[in-house]
Amino acid sequence: MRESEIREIRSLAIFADMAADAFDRLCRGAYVQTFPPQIELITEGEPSDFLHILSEGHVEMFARWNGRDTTMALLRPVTSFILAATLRDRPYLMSARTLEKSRIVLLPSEDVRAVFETDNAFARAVVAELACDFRDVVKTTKNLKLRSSIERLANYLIRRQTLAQGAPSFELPVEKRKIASLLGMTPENFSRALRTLAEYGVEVDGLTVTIRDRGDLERLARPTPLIDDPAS
Amino acid sequence: MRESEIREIRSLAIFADMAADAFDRLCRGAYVQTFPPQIELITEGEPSDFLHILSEGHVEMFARWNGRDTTMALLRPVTSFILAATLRDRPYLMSARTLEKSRIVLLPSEDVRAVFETDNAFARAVVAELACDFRDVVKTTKNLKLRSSIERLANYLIRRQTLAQGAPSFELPVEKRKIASLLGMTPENFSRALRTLAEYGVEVDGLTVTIRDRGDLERLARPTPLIDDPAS
DNA sequence: GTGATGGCTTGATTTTTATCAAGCGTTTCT
DNA sequence: AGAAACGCTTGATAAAAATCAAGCCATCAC
Repeated sequence: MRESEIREIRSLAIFADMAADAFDRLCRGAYVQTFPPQIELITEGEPSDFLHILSEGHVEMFARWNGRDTTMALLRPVTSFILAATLRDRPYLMSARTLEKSRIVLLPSEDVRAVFETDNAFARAVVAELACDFRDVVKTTKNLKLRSSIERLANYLIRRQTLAQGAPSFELPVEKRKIASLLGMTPENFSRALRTLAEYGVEVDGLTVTIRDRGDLERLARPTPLIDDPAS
Repeated sequence: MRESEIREIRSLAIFADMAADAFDRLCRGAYVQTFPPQIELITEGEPSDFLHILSEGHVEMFARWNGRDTTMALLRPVTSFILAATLRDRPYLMSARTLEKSRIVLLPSEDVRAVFETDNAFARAVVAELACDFRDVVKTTKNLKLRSSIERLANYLIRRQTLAQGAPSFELPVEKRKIASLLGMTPENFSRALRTLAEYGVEVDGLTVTIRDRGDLERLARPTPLIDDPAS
């Protein structure tokens, strides 16, 4: 691993407070790999041999069933993923693929579990991480069950604008089809939903979205921190 | 708390391995209350003052947004609930109500967090619990995004049959309208979906369901442990 | 440049799901 | 017992979402 990478990983919340020797042990077993775009990094159902950390690039988590597939999450550096599977030593529930050329740090799951057993700070940090992850997925479920697709889209755009520090114009992070799948809709429906949102002051040009009047859009979207605030 | 209750709670995975004095500390601050049916125990958005443990009875977790509401989970003793909110000291994401007269143990969240900081066995047990919870919700999301309502129902019935040790006849655990909501469908649709499943050998009389040919139903349902096995 | 590819959009259509309305059978309450 | 309430079902209808098909446009390979 590069020195900068070690610092980067160390600064992740789950590793920040652990003992130096425990962290070293994890790093010793770690290896780093750069993958081209569109590589399937992990496949659901397979044993979880590594805790993955996205160091550079862009990764999509997705799931398949019966010939259908759906985007579950889009990850940006620096994040760990599939922590729960690693800790429980259970098969992956989701698959992952690179969207861009990506640098991935792989920590053998056995090492992670061993360090987890000995380092108390790490164990506690893992709890914080998992609790956040859990609450995120609960929010996702509420979003899916309580809202129509247009409402989900409207709230997605509002969240994106917030991430862009409230700027009226911002870029969608990936192709529209991926966002559609993330929101649980088809590309065709996504396209039509965007047109419908024009009535609420949403303008779209390619991947650039402009929200003319956030208040207007919010009257439709009715965002709530209990679904839409990732930090809550 | 009753002696039997203390033993009961102690046997929960998250408390089983913790130090005796830590467990005592939790119990000292605990109090127990019996609630009649249809009482709203917690309300989403409120601060999470207590970790709840269902000792007897039946509890529904649900969520509301914009005048709609949906059943998120049905709990049977003995289970803790809203662990993530307690640990993170964040507002509840879900509400809870009793469905029957229920006995609830309430552990002050501050005590839980304090013990969590000092007792390492407890911290590790919490990780195991949260990791399972997280994976459960991920499965729920996959279920919602990848399957139609009839497919969800078919898989639900198969899971119920498995819980009944594979008996061809078994009882639904609650009113049909709740199950409909849990599966993300309306009562009307639920009713129609059950009729459709008659073609696959499903007979219904009140809350009693009989599956004539599980193989037949499975050809429609296509269950997979990566969505349907709660233990996986 | 040219052709192929792939994402996006649009229109037409079908399927799925929700809504509205009414009736049935139980249970509950007085 | 009778009335009221409630859950379930059913039919009719409407809305939401998916599918199918085609065309547009930008990107990319050759």
